[in-house]
Amino acid sequence: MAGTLLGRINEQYNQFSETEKKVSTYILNHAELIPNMTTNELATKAGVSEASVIRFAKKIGIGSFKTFKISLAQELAVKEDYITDFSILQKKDSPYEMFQKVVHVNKNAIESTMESLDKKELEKAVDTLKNARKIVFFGIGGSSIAATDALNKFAKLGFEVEFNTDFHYMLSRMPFVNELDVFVAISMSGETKDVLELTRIAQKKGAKVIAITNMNKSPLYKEADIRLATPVVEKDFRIGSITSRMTQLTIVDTLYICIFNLIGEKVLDEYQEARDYVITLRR
Amino acid sequence: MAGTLLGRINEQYNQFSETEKKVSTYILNHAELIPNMTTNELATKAGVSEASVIRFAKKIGIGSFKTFKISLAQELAVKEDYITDFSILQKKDSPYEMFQKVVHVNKNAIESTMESLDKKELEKAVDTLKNARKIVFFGIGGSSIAATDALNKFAKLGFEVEFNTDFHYMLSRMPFVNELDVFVAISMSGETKDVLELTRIAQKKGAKVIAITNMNKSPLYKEADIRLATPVVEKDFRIGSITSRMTQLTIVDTLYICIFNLIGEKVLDEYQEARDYVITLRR
DNA sequence: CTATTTTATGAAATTTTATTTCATAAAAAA
DNA sequence: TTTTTTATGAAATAAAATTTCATAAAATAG
Repeated sequence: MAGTLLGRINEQYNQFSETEKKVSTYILNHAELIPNMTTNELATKAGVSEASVIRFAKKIGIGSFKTFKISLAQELAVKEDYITDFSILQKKDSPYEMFQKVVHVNKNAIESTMESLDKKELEKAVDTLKNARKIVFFGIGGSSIAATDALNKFAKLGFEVEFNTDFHYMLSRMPFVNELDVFVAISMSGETKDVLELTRIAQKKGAKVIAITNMNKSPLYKEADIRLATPVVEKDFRIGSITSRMTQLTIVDTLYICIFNLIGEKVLDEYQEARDYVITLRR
Repeated sequence: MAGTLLGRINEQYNQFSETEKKVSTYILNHAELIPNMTTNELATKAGVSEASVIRFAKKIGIGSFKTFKISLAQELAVKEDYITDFSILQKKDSPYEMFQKVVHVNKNAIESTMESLDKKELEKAVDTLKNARKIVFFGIGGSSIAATDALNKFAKLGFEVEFNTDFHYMLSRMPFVNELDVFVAISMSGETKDVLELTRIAQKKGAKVIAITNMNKSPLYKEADIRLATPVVEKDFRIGSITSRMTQLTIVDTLYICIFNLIGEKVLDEYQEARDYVITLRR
């Protein structure tokens, strides 16, 4: 029941406010009606305001009420419960069985990015990046993978880019950031101290901050100008999150392809030239 | 196919007017995108008016476009029917559409790793890594991402590990590799010169070579002792492979979790201690 | 305790999306 | 031909989702 929408609502029930409890009670009791209801109808039935209905969807990690309805419809259409119980990774099975589970878990993680990512925020991000003079990425630990990937991709598109896993090096580069630049902060928890510090400095220097982070009330999520939310999936305190990289990379891929489509053509020819040149060198 | 929405559209196709055919063609080709589209978006894509989209929903016996979207979402949740047309990434669509496609493509790539990876080779790899004195990873370009991730993960498990994107640095380290060690070569094409050279040196020094590479007749695939094959998916010469990272990472995840399960427990306690210590430092 | 800030909420305003209406042009029938 | 019917898109309208703003309650600081 862990990875399902209804399961998640059920689990978090005790942490909800009174208003949120009203909404979730109605949803849990009348799940199959929700996909065809409007915010107004649900608000009335649950005895709350429409705004609270919208807020509830976001609270449980879904970008919009519309998406919530679609996701719920899909969930209810499949009878069997999803195997999104990530504890399966802890069992000691054969390598091939483990492999199948990893495939499953990773696919699921990517799929649920559809629920967390907000359409408008994505559009804002693409628009902001397109016009950036310089793009500074930062992420440590597992998130450094996505930061590195982003660095490579945007470098290839001809942007002035910057990223190093060393916090102090990055710190030394922040004085040269200005309001024409974009700072992309990547952190699953949104609470990593180093990431937050650089984010605040970037903002003070007038740069736009795009956060790729879990949808929650973390400082990073709150403080960012543009929020690209990753889904809150498993976080096994023993194994560590293996899926957050996948969701972060999916968002990086999207940004790359979008910008590529906007400015790609001319950059491409130059890139192709460079590649051809390398090939002749190697001969 | 009969009772389904898509089936019905398909059956009635010949009785449709020109405008209706346009709408149904788009729907049949991009069914999974419809639930998150607006009338306006679909109208634009199909090259018809919004009114015609609404009329189309009614034509096939659905009360409203909203209901149509919900029904379609439910229908698609049940059946597994994948699009493997990766050229979709080239079209210039809106950011959110691109995002949906990226999600789709990445999910598919991971899924098809199931077809390429050989059970016995995986078992051999796990067995070999388990007993390694030192593990040397190498990958450049896009494959450096997976190499870095592997480095981090196996370092966390207490292995002696090595990886640097700099070929010459790696070259300088190869004299210290011996028959107790494992060299993990990561390359999509299996033809990258630098990777091949290091692979050959490693083999000459008596190390076991594990290749994470596309399943084809590349030199790397042929020469490796153990082959962990990634699926041959899209390779757009313009955009570059966005999916190979996903498949490579899935394999790295698998190796990590397998080894973790074999030797994990004792390492964990030590790791937890280190984490706790960091937390006290930060306070 | 009191003042200040933060948080949660609903009402109202705004934006987005779906649907209907109406005018027009093409096809069919008289 | 002329009239009628039909199909369609543009524009208008209605409905729904989302954001903004004001306010009251709760938490925190002084």
